[in-house]
Order: sequence, then C-alpha cells, then structure tokens
Amino acid sequence: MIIQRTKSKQNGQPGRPALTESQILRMREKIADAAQILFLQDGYSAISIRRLATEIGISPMTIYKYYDSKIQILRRLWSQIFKDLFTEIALISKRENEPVPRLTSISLAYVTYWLKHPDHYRMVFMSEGVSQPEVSIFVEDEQISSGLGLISQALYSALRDQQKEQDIKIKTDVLLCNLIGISHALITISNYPWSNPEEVVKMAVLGVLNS
Amino acid sequence: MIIQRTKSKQNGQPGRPALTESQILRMREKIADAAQILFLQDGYSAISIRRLATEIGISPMTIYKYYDSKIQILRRLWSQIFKDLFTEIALISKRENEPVPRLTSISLAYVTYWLKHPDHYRMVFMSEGVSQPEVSIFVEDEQISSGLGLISQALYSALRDQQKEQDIKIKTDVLLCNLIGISHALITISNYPWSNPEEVVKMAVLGVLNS
DNA sequence: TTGATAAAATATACGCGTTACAATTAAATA
DNA sequence: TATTTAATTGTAACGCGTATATTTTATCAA
Repeated sequence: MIIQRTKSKQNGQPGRPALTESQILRMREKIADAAQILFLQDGYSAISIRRLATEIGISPMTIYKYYDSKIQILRRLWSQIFKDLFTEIALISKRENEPVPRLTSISLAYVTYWLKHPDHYRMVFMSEGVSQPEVSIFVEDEQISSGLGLISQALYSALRDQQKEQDIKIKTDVLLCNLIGISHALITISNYPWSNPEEVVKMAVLGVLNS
Repeated sequence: MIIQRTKSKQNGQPGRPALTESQILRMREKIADAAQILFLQDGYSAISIRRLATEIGISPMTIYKYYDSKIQILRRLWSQIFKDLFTEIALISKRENEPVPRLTSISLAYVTYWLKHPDHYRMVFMSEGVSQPEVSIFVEDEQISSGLGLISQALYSALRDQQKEQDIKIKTDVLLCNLIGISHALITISNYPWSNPEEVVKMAVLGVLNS
C-alpha cells in the first residue's frame, strides 16, 4: 500500500490542479488584448475592471488572479509600445551608417513615433492612476530600461564618432532630455504655437554637434 | 407705504443673504490650504473629499459648493506653484542684464525649481485623476499660459541679443522643450545615471547659442 | 460513485468621487 | 417673533478599484 501511494504521488495531491504557466500567459494576453482595444478607444480611466471583465466574459475578480492591479495591465501595454518603438529605432540605426545622419534619424524617429501615436503617448505617460511609485518604476521594466539604454548608447556612439571625447556624456543626456521634452511638450501643450517638429529635432541635434 | 417699501428695498428682501465674493474666496482658500498640506503629505489620490472635509471641519457636500470637483482644487494649487516659479524667474530676469548669463540663469532657475520641489512637480505633472482633457488645459489657465509666454519671451529676446534673427523661433522652442525635458526626465526617470543637472542645463543653453 | 482537498472563480463588502434631493440651520426682513 | 431665503448638512445612490469571504471546480483516494 505504501508502494502504491508512492507510485501515485509523483505529482498527485488531491485538489484542483494549478494553472500551467502557458495557461496563465494565455489568460494574461487575453486580458491585455481586450484592454488594449478598450483603453485606446475610451481611455484608461474610462474603462473599469468590471467593464473589462464583462467584455472578456469573466468575473471582475478573476482579472486580479492574473494582474495585481489595473495599473499592471496598463504597464504591460507600455512594454509592448516601447518594444515597437525600440524595434523601429534599431532598424533605422542599422540602415544608416554615417554617424550624423544616423543620429538625426534616430532622434527624428523617437519624436515622430510619439507624435504619430499621441494616443499611445498618452497611454504611456499621461494615463490616470499613475501614482508616484508607479511612474518612476519605468526603469525597473526590463523592456523599457534596455531600450532607453539602447537609444542613449546609439546617441553616445554617434556623438563619439563625431566629436572629441569631452562632454559626450553630458551631451548625450542633453539630447535625450531634449527628445523626451520635445515629444512631451508638443503633445501635452498642444495649443502652444510650436515650430515644425522636424525642424525642432534637427536643431536639437545640431545643438549637441556644434557646441 | 409704497415709499417705505422702496426705501427698505434697496437690497432688502428677507432671508439669509447670499455669500459675498470675499467670503467665497476666503472659503476657497481655506479649502485649498488644507488640500495643499494633505496632497503633498499623502498624495492627491490618497486624500478623499470626505477626509479633506473632515480635516477642515465642514461637510463633504459643502466643498462642492466652492469647487466643481476634486480636480479643480488641485488645479488651483497648480496655479499657485506656477506663480511662485514665474515670480522667481521674473526676479532673476531683472537681476541679470547681460543676455547670456541671463539666459543661463533663467534656464537654470526653471530646472532647479522643479528639482528642488519634486513633490510639487509630481503634484502638477504626475498626479492621478488627470485625464486627457484636464492635462492639455494647462494653456487655458491664465496664470500658466502667461508664465510660459514670459519664459519663452525671455529666452527669445536673450537669443535675439546674441544671434542673427534666423532660426530664433526654432531655437527658442528647442531650449524650452529641453528645459521641460530635463526637469521631466531627471525627476521621473530618477534611477537613470544622469549627469549633473547644472552642467546639463548649461550645455543645453550652449547648444542653442553656438549652433 | 463518493468524499476530501486545493486551486480557481465568484460574491460580497468597503471606501472612494460624485450627484440628487430632502432636511436642517442661519441670517436677514417685516 | 414669524417669515423668508440661502447656506449647510444628512442621506441615499451609482459605479469605481479591490480586500476578503465564499462558492465552484477539477483532481485525488477509497
């Protein structure tokens, strides 16, 4: 009898089996897909967990089995968006070999991406429910931090190709901040009479190259 | 009798008189003062209308007599913060007469203000409950838009003193975006190894001057 | 098939912002 | 003092995110 118990014990406790990893991932994806559509359509704050659950056909609380909170669902969408952006930038980075045009293209790509998808920008940077701890968590996200590093590295090496070693780190930071600021300002302060975005970006690049 | 009526009628219906303008303003200020303390302490979203009312010693419903919504209280605090910032900048602007040092000082002041008061920055730019319409309303606020114009004008004229007319508008936009971006990036992406803020700002100013 | 068991899924409940509406209080008049 | 009018408060309701309690479900041993 003891031997029989041992035989069946290999994985065999009683009780409903835990979800497999792939079942969990599939469910998370299902929730994220529905959320993506609804958030972009009506905005993050306008979509309730109850509404999202109903749309998927599950109980509201089931969502909390797969995500700790509503903001986690949004953060997953952020990662996907950044993946898109960084993929695009990596492509451009490979296509252009001359340092200055490459720097310009990358910079332009970053700003253009957000200006082309202001709804995504808002979903990433301006959604509700993004409290202090949540926002500065950006860099904790592997996807985002590696992508940010990728951009800054590209800027860094492009600048190094072009310039003396001195001040390169600072100039990289300046340009990075500038690109972030241009995207941010042009989208959020939309009624201000900004110059043409492309010209602004080109001037920003010129600034770090010529000073 | 008719004459008597006329005499007492000058403003005299029976009944409790409506609040005077100054009474309304004083109550609004009282609410805002309490909110300022509590919001900075615990964060906007953590403070409920019910809690705020209790703290002031009035009924929750009374708050809605003086503010249309919770976000309006926050917006009032925004205005006060911007007033502080712009006052400081105006002071510096008057103190410095040489164009380049003035430009540098103003730029530094803008960034330094936010870096010194990251909690204010977060309360203005990163509080919860700030949906799309609310955020791009910045420029509708008299206080804010006039202050923004003040900065950009100062930058514009400083640049004009220093440079040929050409591209000044674009350079102004670049620097403005850069200052916004530097503040934004250094505060929100706080784990990234940014260079010294002062050096970054100075380099940013150099960028628009030398290109 | 029938319990036992453990995980998944759901139901319930709480405090939130906000609104509507009824009831109460306060300050003026006649 | 009675009347009138506005300010203020009380109460209830709605949908929200979500913590906790409860129920359902899928597996085991017997």
